[in-house]
Amino acid sequence: MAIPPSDLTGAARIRDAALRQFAARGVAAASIRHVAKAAGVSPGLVQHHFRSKAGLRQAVDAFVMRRAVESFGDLIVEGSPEENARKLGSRIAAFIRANPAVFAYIGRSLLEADAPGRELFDRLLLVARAQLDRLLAKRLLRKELDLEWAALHLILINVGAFLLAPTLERYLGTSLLGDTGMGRMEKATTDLFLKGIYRQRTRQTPRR
Amino acid sequence: MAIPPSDLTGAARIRDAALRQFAARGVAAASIRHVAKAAGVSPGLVQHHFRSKAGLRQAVDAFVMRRAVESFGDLIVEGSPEENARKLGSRIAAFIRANPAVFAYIGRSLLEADAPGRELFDRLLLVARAQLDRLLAKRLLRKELDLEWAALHLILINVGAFLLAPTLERYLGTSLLGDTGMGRMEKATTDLFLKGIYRQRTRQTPRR
DNA sequence: CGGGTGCCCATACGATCGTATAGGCTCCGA
DNA sequence: TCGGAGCCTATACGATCGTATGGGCACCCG
Repeated sequence: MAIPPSDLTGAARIRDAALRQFAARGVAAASIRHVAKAAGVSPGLVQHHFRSKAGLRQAVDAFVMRRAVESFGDLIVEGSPEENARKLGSRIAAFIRANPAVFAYIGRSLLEADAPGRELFDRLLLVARAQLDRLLAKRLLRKELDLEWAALHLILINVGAFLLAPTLERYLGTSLLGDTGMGRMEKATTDLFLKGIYRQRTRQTPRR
Repeated sequence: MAIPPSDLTGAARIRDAALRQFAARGVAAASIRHVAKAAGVSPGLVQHHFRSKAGLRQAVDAFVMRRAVESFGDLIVEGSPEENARKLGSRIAAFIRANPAVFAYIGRSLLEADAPGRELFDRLLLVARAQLDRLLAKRLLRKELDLEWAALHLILINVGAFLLAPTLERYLGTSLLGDTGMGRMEKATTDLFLKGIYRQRTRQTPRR
């Protein structure tokens, strides 16, 4: 990240530019010519390094996957539910802040349910499910919880928020990526998973 | 809905086909020729009725807005939190089931943060905020709840689920729109807003 | 010193996009 | 009856897409 773009190889500059263009416009709308111009190279060089647009996308997918795995491959669970929810939240928030384009691209890929998008989704799901399974083993989850949908909710809220970032920022009035914006989202999301949105009244079903 | 497509006027058939194509492929990727073929008319007729692609999109937007307003304009809140969450959930589920293409299009529009997408988002937000405000007036919400983010969570989960429907269905193994699939999603989402995902232990802060 | 290998650019081709234009067909009122 | 209005089709034009091809330049190894 501290490496200036001009120090990167042509292929790397193209890959980074493609990631940003794909994330911002969508894969279909981002042409090879756009990517080349953003990378400061000729369109022909894109073909030289990646053969075709599909090849370019494969390279971007591999890069994204690598980033995701190295960022979420070592999640550990211990401590109270509150603590865990907060930890998971800040972990995701930190990743988003460090790799905004990568994260936006993930959201786009999920939308287009083609092969690369499906693989990305499967990997995300693996991470979410592993996290939930660890929580389950520690008996920290509601026992009637729908585990599959809980994993989907995790993905939907976190991926969705960033997918709709431009729209959300207009509404919230602050940047989602800034310290205040990200902190607020993190707290709200953690609280949702922790307590829902409703007032806690006397337990409707007495504890057995 | 009971009206066969051949009974609709050409303009209406084109508008419906455009809605479906826009929702399925995205606005940019759905060409006028695709829409015309899906509607069973010539590409020229699309121009005749709607002048340009932007005009066609305006017509689709107006149609979607009309459907949304007439479906959610009259939400009322009364009863327990559980009852309200369930009611809101089934209301959204019913709308999705009755207008799957309309709902998918809403999700797409939110992604592309252009003018029509922003207006759609604003309207959705109005509905969500009104619902939350009514719950607030009845003192049914957690008092430290971040109201703005709660509205966003409502939109994110419900819109996002359907946006990613093809991917989700592959994971869940059942159709999202079917009775079982929709019922399960509705229950999981309602429970999330009601109780979060964690086990309810002794209240960390005794009730004042 | 000479030739090949890797990085890079310029140009061209066919397909598809949005849009403009002109021409038919049907039906209704003067 | 006949002429215009409304619905619909057919064709054409310029722009942009993905891709194929060939040439230029630097550097290294024999």
